Amino acid sequence: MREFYTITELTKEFDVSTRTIRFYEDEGLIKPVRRGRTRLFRPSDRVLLKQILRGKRLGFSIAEIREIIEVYKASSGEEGQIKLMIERINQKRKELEQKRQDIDDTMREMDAAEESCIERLAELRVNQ
Amino acid sequence: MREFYTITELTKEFDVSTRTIRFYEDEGLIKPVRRGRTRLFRPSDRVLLKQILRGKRLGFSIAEIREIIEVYKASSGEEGQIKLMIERINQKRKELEQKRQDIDDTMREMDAAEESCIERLAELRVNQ
DNA sequence: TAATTGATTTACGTAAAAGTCAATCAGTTC
DNA sequence: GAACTGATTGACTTTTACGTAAATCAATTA
Repeated sequence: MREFYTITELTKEFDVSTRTIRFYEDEGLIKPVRRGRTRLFRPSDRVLLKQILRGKRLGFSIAEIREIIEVYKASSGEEGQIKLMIERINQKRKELEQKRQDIDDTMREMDAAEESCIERLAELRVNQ
Repeated sequence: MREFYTITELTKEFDVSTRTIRFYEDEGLIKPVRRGRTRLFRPSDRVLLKQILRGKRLGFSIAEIREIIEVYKASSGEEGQIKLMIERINQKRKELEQKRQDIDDTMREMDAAEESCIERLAELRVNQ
């Protein structure tokens, strides 16, 4: 595994702008190291970016993505903290299950739409 | 089935503001009928609203939701049109499959996060 | 009929998530 | 060493999806 990635390498790999990546850094989601002023992204930063973009595709806001990322890494602390974290994990799971249901419903409507398109095509051929 | 719903009935059922519903009308996504100036929403408008909100939960923009809704209802036109529509349906399916993959990945990370929380709890109990 | 309630219209405001632009800097290639 | 390339910083701008407030209207109730 490579030690570092430059910002442009990441913009190309994930098809985002440098502005976007720097925005995520400003938001505290990524913390690349520096050589002088230029940012050097470690593999862990790259993974984080991937997780952020995944969250974005699912329609989560930056604040929600921040929460999710915190959930990923937090398994330390005392009993109360841990139990609270498990609560939050279950909450996120519910949101994800809702999204999964929404996808299933939308998929079904797509199926119906395609079917009536195909029927319409058959009609057109008959009446030709 | 009821013939009409008022705007406030819908705001309560779906937990959105009147502003939001009127905004969707401005955007041409819903077209309630009128009695005088007041809007009357038919069951089909209600279904549309449900579809819009479903799209929103999945992170689709208004423009994308508009596309999806157009896909749902368009199965008329000539052969070229229909074939193009089937293309668009398949495109949307790909997007939905990506989202489904994103959900699965996130779920897996949630599972891992929960597991390490549970391990941590066990540790705490041993060291007590 | 005065007041209340619910809905509408119009217009300005706003938060989030970047886009865009200009100035600057650091390294290196001709 | 002049010019070019890539990256950075900071400030201002834009788009999307509504929020909010004020004025208006219509129907109902006191």
